[in-house]
Amino acid sequence: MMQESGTEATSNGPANENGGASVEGVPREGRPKSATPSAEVTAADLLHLQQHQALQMARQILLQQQQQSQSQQLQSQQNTGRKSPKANDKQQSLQVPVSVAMMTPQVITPQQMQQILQQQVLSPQQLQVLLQQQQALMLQQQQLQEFYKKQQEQLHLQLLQQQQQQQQHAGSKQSKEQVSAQQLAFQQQLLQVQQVQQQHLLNLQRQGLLSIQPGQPGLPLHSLTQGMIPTELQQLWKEVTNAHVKEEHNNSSSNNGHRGLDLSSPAPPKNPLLNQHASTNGQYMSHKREGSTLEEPSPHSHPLYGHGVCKWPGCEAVFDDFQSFLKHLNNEHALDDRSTAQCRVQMQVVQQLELQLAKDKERLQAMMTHLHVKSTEPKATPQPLNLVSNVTLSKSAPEASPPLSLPQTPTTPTAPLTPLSQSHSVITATNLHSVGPMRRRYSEKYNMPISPDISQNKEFYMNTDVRPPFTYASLIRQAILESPEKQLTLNEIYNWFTRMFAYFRRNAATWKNAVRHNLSLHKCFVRVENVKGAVWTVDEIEFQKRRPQKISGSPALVKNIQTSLGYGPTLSAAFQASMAENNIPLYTTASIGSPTLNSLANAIREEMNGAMDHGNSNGSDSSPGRSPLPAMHHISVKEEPLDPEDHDGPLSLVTTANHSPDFDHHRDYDDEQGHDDML
DNA sequence: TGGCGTCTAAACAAGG
DNA sequence: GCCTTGTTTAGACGCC
Repeated sequence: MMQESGTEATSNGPANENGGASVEGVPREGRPKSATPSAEVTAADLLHLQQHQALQMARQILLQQQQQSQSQQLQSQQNTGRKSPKANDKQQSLQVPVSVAMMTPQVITPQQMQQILQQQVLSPQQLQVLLQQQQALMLQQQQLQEFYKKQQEQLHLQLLQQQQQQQQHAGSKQSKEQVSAQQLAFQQQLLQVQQVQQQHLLNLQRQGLLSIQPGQPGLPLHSLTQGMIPTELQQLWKEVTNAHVKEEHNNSSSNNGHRGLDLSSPAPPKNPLLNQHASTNGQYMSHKREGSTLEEPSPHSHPLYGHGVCKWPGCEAVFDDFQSFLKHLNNEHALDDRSTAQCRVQMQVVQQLELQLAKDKERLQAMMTHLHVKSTEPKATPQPLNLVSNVTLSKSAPEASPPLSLPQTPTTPTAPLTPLSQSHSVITATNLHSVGPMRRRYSEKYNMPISPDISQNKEFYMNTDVRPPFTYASLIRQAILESPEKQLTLNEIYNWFTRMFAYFRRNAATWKNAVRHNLSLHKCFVRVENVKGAVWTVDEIEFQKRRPQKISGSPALVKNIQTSLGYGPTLSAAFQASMAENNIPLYTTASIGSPTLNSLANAIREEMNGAMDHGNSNGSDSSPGRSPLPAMHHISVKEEPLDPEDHDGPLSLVTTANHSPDFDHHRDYDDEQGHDDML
């Protein structure tokens, strides 16, 4: 009703500050005190490990290729004496990016990404990390494409040079030899390119990317857009060799076959002269053999050979020794029609995967963009890490309908985005229990400590217009407990709300009224006349009294609560299962604050120890009367509401003396007094 | 179905 | 008079 001009101005101050930080807050500030660092590390380690391994492998391969390339080019230059050193430098310089580019699809696959998204708790920070990796991937892919293009251009250039040489030295026997040697070098280069491509494919295959076997239909050739580049290179190679063989060996079936198989290369020879410079001698067959033997990078290992099995797509031939495999490789998987076709299919597969990856990256980008931009689209409101999908502060009032969108798509928290969004299974682990705006307030019903959640999702709540899944009472209590003196004025409480939650930066009249209403309504909030005026404190006992102390319902629900607590990644599965089986309540309260993993586990363990006696006894129903608190005899004395007037100072620590060995959450609460810095 | 807890909206009063 | 703070009531909703 009343405008919050005064309080709004003050409350918006910190809100604006945070709003400014919201742009970069999420990626910049991690969750150092999160209860799920292990999950983050796992996800990051997985990616980094893959990248590192792939990088090492690619480096080795490229190192070999570079050495080979250098020696070949040196030989070529010695033979021709005309090769442009500039082109040579270019060639060598281009080797570097390809080493990165080759491994690009290995860094992270769409499957891996989805898996990560499904299995890991993805915080905005994690998403940001993934996004950055994806962006790096895109860069690397661009480098790969550029490399292919440059290679192609270079090959064309060399072809032109060869042609010129042919024209200049036509009829000359000496020149013919030079041209032959030059073409030999050129073919070797082509083979190198092919080798790079094949290594690329093989690496992809090793990474499990290529599950589609060659010959598998469904991959339209025209879909090979980017793949046209390597295919064109192959076409180029075949043009050269085919023309050459046509001239020298008119009945070379393999070359004719190549030509016939070049269906996937819609691009005709870029240079019509390609068909005219075929004046090589009969070295094609030998180079063809070289082309096949190029797949023998090491006498001890081979990318296509593993566990005695030929890993050529669709082959799986078994060999007793490596030499047999090499023979088989040279004979069965030489550069013939079938191998070319298989390789081409593999290229298509790779291209499809790359396209898929690009799409997924685009989705991820959109997700990240959406997450970092203050949501004005309620349906696209994301969910925070470990956030119980059920909105606590969901309101039935139409005015607040936008934020209500949070629970409306529990299974698609980041609504706009497709399958990947659904893979936030961790986030949505609890979603099965909530569809639509519901009023479950886990923080209330299950004593879910809001501190860990807020701590973990601090940036999220600060930057995203999402209703926190906590009751006003819980939030008020949290705000008060976070204060150094455990007391806040109403305006300070307002400020805390606006500072900590983007959601409370609007509709101030509504939620402020609710805050005031809660402060007045709940006995747990004690108004104290202070020197500075009236401050509000928390009567923790009253706060605990007004809520059931156990979790009722199925273990699945318990698990959901655990997930919402953010302990899932921290606790072992057995531990969680044990808790679930025992219906252990997780009313760890805010005492955990910003715990380390150990302290967190210990706290929960203590909770278990303290709650075991209660948890099993009343596993099915929850009634306030059966709250563990009644066991705290001395607390019952505290039943009488405190008269604020009887206190000269804050009353926030009324409960400090009320320790019960049976209820560690109270002890934890007291412990919390010492580490309220979590937020 | 009723009790309970919660949220929202509103009215009202007191004080600055 | 305006605004903030605080209290109270009523209605609605969800859960048990």
